[in-house]
Amino acid sequence: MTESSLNTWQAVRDEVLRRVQNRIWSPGELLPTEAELATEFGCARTTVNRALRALAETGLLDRRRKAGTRVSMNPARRATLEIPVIRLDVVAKGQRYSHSLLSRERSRPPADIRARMQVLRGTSLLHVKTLHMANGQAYAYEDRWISLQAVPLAAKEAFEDISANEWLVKNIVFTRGDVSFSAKNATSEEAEVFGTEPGAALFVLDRTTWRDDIAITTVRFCFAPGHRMHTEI
Amino acid sequence: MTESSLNTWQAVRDEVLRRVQNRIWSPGELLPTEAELATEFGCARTTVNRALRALAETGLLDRRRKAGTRVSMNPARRATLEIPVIRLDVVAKGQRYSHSLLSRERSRPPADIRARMQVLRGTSLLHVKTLHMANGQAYAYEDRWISLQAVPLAAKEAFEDISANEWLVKNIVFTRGDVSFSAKNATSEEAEVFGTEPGAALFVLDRTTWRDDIAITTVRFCFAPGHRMHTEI
DNA sequence: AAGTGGTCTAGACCACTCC
DNA sequence: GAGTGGTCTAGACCACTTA
Repeated sequence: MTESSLNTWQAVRDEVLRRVQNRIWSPGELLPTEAELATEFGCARTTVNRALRALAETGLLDRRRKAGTRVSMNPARRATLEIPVIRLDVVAKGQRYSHSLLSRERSRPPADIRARMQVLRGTSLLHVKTLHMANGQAYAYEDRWISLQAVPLAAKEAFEDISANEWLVKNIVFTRGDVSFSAKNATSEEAEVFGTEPGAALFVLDRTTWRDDIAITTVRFCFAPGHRMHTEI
Repeated sequence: MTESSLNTWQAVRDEVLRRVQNRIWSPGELLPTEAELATEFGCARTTVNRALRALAETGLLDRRRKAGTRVSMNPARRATLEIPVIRLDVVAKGQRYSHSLLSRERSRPPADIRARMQVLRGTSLLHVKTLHMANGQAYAYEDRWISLQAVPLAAKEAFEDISANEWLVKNIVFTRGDVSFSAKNATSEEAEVFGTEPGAALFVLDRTTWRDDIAITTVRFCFAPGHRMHTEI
């Protein structure tokens, strides 16, 4: 019985992962307690805790006080997704980024935007449309509404040198946001921008950000046909 | 000078978050060291470490040894995305789940699938098509290729009582996976399934999973028109 | 060379939850 | 009530990176 000592939390994590992958511990099965594992691995309980916590965060393990640690029945893993800053996205692909302001005006938003941002009927918002380009090709079409109540400074900003997207990232802090992804057929306006046929399938990102229950901005990005968002698990 | 003591790592995290949101610490700015913060907050350095680590994981802070901790210049936050198990997705919405096997056959995959799974020309794979339904309505269309070399047991499984999706989740462990999201226009086959017009924009999830560099399966889910994937940040 | 975060340890107490 | 994970502490050493 050689007790090879696992001194780092990463080593403990990898060993536990190996046992789960090799069905030494099967889905639904109860693992030994942290204290027992610490004894087996020859390390402090804190180290085991750190390792098991990391695995629980990825969805591989379920942990509850008193109930103990089990292998998740449905190891549907979680993936972390970077919410993109368009310019950085483009630059990361080694392409040249540029953008152009298509329109900028104060107006009253349609009902769906009002509902999403929870603003009163009759309130006017700043409406900004921007085209983002990679190597001169249309990359994403941004349609944004900004609350002037939440962001009075936006009224003075032209959004020509710096896009509304980046200006807000740099100048405004938000406390929470909703993000959703979907697909839609290109309108004729969008089709023209992307040089495609109306009806082409576009990948869409909608995001609304809040500061303490005050909506700051809501934005829709339509990406060029064929756009893919990638991640690993 | 009352030194209100922050005893928990969550309290420290919230206080640091507050200072970043209130521009007490601005993007790019260097924070005090862990030791200094521990003194100020009246807690152990370990506690500060835990708090700052959590904030760094969300992308709000950048930390490097010797260089110290800075507020991220681009606090483009990370969102964790649950990779869906279709049945659980449907059930979570309070709808009745069912599925039907559309086809199941061994055949040689087209070139793009071969490339994606890195299998040799001439290899035959198991090709399974499944329709997932919510309250009897088409919810997602699954087109899957399974490596019989990696998963010999799949050859004996009919995938009628249990969908290929769930059978694989329960029976196979994978060590890594690629996931990508995109949009595509419905083919006539897909349009018929969803009761829509050909060309309708569909939200698509492609996933390939691996066990130690052996491809297990690659799958494409096309979701019904209007489908949204949602997350918070 | 030196400063910073990364981590381990041993012990302790607490919070939650199951029985 | 009792067992389990959650967390805090104080101290220590180490790894990495920048000045």
